[in-house]
Amino acid sequence: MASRRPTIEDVAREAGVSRATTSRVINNLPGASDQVRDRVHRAVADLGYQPNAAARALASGRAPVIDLVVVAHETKPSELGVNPYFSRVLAGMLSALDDTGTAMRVRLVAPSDASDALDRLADGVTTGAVLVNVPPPMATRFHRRCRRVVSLGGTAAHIPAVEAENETGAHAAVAHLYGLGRRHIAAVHGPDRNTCAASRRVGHLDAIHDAGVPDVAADGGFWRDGGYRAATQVMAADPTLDALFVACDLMAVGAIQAIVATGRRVPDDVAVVGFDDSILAVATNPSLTTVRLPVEDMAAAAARTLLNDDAKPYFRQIFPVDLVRRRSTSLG
Amino acid sequence: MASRRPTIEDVAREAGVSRATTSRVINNLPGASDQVRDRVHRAVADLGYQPNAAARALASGRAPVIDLVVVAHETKPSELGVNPYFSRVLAGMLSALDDTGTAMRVRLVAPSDASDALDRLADGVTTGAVLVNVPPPMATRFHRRCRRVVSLGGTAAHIPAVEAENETGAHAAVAHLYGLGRRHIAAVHGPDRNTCAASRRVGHLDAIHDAGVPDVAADGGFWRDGGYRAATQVMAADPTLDALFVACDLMAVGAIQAIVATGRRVPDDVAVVGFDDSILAVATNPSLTTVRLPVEDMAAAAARTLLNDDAKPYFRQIFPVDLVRRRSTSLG
DNA sequence: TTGTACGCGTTATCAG
DNA sequence: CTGATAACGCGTACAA
Repeated sequence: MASRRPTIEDVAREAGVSRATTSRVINNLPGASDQVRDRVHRAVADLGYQPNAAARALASGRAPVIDLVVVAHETKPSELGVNPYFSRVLAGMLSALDDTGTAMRVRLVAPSDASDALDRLADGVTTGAVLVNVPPPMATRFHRRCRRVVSLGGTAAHIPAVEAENETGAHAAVAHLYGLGRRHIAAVHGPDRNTCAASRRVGHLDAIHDAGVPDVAADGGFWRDGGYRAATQVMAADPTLDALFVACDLMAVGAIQAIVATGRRVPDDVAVVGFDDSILAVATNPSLTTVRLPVEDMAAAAARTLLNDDAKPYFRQIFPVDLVRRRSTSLG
Repeated sequence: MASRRPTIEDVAREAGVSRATTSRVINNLPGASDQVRDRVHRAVADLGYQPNAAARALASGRAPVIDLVVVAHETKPSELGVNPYFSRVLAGMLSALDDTGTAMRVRLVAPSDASDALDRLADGVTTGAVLVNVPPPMATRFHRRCRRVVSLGGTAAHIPAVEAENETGAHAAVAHLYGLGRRHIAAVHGPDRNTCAASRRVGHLDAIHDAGVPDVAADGGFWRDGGYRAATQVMAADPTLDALFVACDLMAVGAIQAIVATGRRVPDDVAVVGFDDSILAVATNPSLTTVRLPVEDMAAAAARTLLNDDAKPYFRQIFPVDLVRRRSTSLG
C-alpha cells in the first residue's frame, strides 16, 4: 500500500495550481499571490511533500552540498581519527552549514593517486569545496577545474584561502620561552611540504635569530611518534636543552613523553609549547601551553565564503592566533 | 569558449553507438560486444567524460552516498571537535567507502529539533545511513521511514546495529582493578540515556557485585569537565577510594586531573581505567589503561553492511573489546 | 547485440 | 501573477 512519495505535481493538483507556480512558492521566488502561496503551503503540509534532491540538482545544476576534501594516508593508523585538527574542521564547517540546508560531504584522497582523484572530484563539486592538506600544485590544478574552492591554509597566492598567523604564533611561542629565561630552545617541526608547518618554521627561525639562539630542530611529521622521536633527537643533539617549541599539539604529546622518559621534568627541566590548542593540550600532564588556532572559526569562515559565493581568486581571510599559557611552561 | 561538459550523448556519437549501449558499457552491464566496449571506452577517455551524478541519481533513484547522522549539541563547545570518538567513526567509514565510489555525507542534528530533522533526513537517504548517538525512540522513528539504516551502538532490537561488548569490557575493567588489590573502586559513568553508557554501567555493577564492593558512582555526561566533577564527587563520597573506572577516555582525562588536583597520585593512590582507547589514552600522564573499542572497525562494518544492502531488521554485528594495560594501573 | 523511446522530479523560459 | 512546455542527463523496459 506504500504509495510513492508525493511529487510537486501532486502538490500542484492538490492546491489547484500549476507546477510552475508551485515551484515558485516552494522556492520563495517572486510571482505568486499570497492567496496562492497559502494554498500551496497547505498542500505541502497535507501531503508531507519534500522536494526530490536529485531532481533539483539536475534541473538547477547545483546541489546543496559542500565538499571537504582531505589529502591523507588511509593506510596509516587513521590520521583522521587521531589528529583532532580534522574533527575541529568538521565541527566548524557543520556549524556554518547549520540551517542553511546545505550538507557536507567528506572526500578522502590518498596522496598517491591524489591528482587523478582530485580531478574527478573537481568536476563533481557543486556549491564548493574546502581543501585541507592539499599541496599547492594539486590545489592549483583543482582550482583550474573548479573555481568554487577555499583552501584551509595557504597554497598558491591566487587560490582563495583561509589562513592563520602561523608565523606570528611560532614567534610568540619562542619569545615566551625566551622570556622565561630559557636559552637552549629547540624545535620539533612539521613536514616541509605542509605550508602551515613551513610558516611556523619561519616564525621560529625568526625568533631564535632575534634571540641569538642556535637552531636545533628536527622534523616530527605532525605525528605523535614523530614528535617523540624528534624530541629524543634534539635532546641528544643538545643535552643542555631547556625549552622546546613543538609545531602541533599531537607531536607535543609525544615530545613530553620523550622528555619524561629521559628523566627530565616538564616544565622544570624543559618547558614545552605546542601549537593548535586542541583537546590534547588539556589532556597532557602537565597541561600544555600552546598557540591557539581558531580552527573551528576558520573552517566555518571557509564554508561561509563558499555559501556566499565569495571565493574569488586571491581571496584571503587571515585569523589571529593566541598564546594560551598552561602548566608546561609555568613553574609552581 | 568553455564548452560544456560532455554528456553520454557526446560519447555515444563519438563512439558511433547509441546512448543505451554507451550506458551499458559505462555501467559494466551485459550486452555489448568487446569491440563496442573498446570504442566506447576510448571515446570516454578522449572526451574526458564523467557521468553526471545528479542525473544518475534521478534516473536510478539512488545516489552513491552514505549518510552519517549524529545527534549532538552544536552549541556546546564542539562535541564533535573534542571527542575523538566521532573522528574515529569518520575514519572507519571512509576507509570502508574507499574505492567504492560512494561518498559520505555528514548530518548533524541538534537534540532539540531532532525528531523533525530526522524525519526529513530519513526521506533523503539513499544508499543508507549510519546512526550515531541517536536515542532509541528517534532511531525507531527513523527506521520506520527508512529501512537502510545501521545504528552504531544498540537501540531497539529490530533496528540493525553494530555493537561492542560494552558490558563485558566494563566488567573486565573493574575486575582488573580488583585484581590489583584495590577494594575501594568507584565509577564515573556516561549519561543514562546513552545505551553504551548504560551497558557499561551494567557491567560495572555486575563486577562490583561479584567483588562485594559498594557502588560509589557519579555521572560525568561523557564530557571532560563532567569527568573532573564526577571524580571529585566520588572522592569526596569515599575518601579511601583507591581505584576509578571511567566510562570513556575523555572523562578519564578530567578524572585524572581531578585526582592529581587533590594531591593524590595515579596510579599509586588511585588506579584509573578508561574506555575507548582513543588518542587521549596515550596523551595523558600517566598513560591510560583502557578498554579498547574498535570504533574504526565498527564504523567500517556499518558502512559495509549498508553497501551490501544487508541491513535487515534485527541485524546485529557485535565486536569484542580488549583491556589495554598502561601506566595508570601499573606501579613501577 | 544494439537501438528506440519514455520516465525520473525539478527548474526555468517563455507566452498569456 | 500564472500556466504550458522545454530542458537537465541518464537508466531501462521493450522492440528490433
